Amino acid sequence: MTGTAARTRPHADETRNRLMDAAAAAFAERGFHGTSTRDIAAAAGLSPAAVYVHHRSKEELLHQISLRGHVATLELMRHAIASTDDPTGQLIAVVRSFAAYHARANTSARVINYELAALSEDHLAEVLEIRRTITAELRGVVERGVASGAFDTANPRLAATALLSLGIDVARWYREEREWSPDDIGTQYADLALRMVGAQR
Amino acid sequence: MTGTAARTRPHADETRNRLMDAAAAAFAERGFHGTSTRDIAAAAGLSPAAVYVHHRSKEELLHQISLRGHVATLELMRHAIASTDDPTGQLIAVVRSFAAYHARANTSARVINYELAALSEDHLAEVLEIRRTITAELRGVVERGVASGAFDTANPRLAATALLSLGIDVARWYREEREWSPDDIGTQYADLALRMVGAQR
DNA sequence: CCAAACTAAGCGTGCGCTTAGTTTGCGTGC
DNA sequence: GCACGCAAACTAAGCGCACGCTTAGTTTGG
Repeated sequence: MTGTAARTRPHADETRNRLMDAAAAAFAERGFHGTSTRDIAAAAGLSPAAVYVHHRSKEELLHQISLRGHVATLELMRHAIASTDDPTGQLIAVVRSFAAYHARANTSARVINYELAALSEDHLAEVLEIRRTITAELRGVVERGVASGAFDTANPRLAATALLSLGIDVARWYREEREWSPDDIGTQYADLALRMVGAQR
Repeated sequence: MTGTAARTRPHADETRNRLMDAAAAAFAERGFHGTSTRDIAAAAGLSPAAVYVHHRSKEELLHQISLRGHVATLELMRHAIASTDDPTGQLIAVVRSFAAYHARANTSARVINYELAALSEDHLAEVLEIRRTITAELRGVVERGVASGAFDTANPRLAATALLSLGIDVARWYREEREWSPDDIGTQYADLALRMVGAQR
């Protein structure tokens, strides 16, 4: 009796993940409604029916991708904030990792940010709750910076919205072969962020 | 002989536009592939077949919406730049009008920016050419500002990309009922833009 | 009167998903 | 160390439906 998790065969998890990766790539390229379950199965090297061995529905596949991505993003952000007590350092860490993540993981980030409308009502509500938390974390950094005098901005809420927006949109325009690496973007976006919030130097 | 344009009956143009508006609203909400031609016809108060009286295909409808929007955006940007010779003034005017436009016309702007993948190869190429021109116009403003000493930024190309990105993403997050009007966003985004490029005060 | 505007009906196709199986490979008894 | 039982992994076939679009007409209005 080693618990239920030990029951699944090794091969099943690998195939499950292969299907999720194939689905994420397809959703990123052609959108949820532009992708068929046959497309996903073929990309994973399986028959159309195999999708339903591992996942309840096409929407559930999207939900899993979306949920994983949102949880990872929130953890990334909290990890960055926890790295220091200084609001300026927190802003640098948050924007750097957030922007770099949206470049590096631009495929799944596009699904996460642009396919929300294809989620079921319940799944959307679940994901929106995480998004609100992500927004609140970033807002907190900006507001603490303003309160401590480290930042100077007339509208901290709008500044936080713009910072989040700037990071998310990286997933839309970033292409691997172009002039900047994810880390370049992270570093330079952190500089832009300091300017946007009026960080004292 | 007053030309071919005078041949169409008044009612036809109105219905044509009504179909385009219905299509733009539907594409913005559910995406191109998530919208059926029956949806579009019903939203315009017509039978499914009526779509094909006025438009060759669903893709052509998207192409018209996309083309109109891109041309309008380019004109908006050129008009803003032509309003003054001063790079700082040009940046303020461009960012203000670009951001406000993406808030005000967020429905069609979402279609324009997030449904590119659904265009045919030829239509996509046509639209991407306009997008390159829009990027070049904004880049020009930033580069002239740096050259004249009005702006101070280590990477003008990335700064221009970020400014464009910030404006476009307004269409994703903006909702009418929220705390800022399109003009509020335009004004405050212009301030952020000046900070981002290191405008001298 | 007659072309333009519009519709009822429906064609062929590809969709999400299910059913009814076959194949695979690990755990067990000997 | 090997045959075997049997659940898990996977597939071939196909169901019912909604899709984009067409055809063959009817209605409308200058």
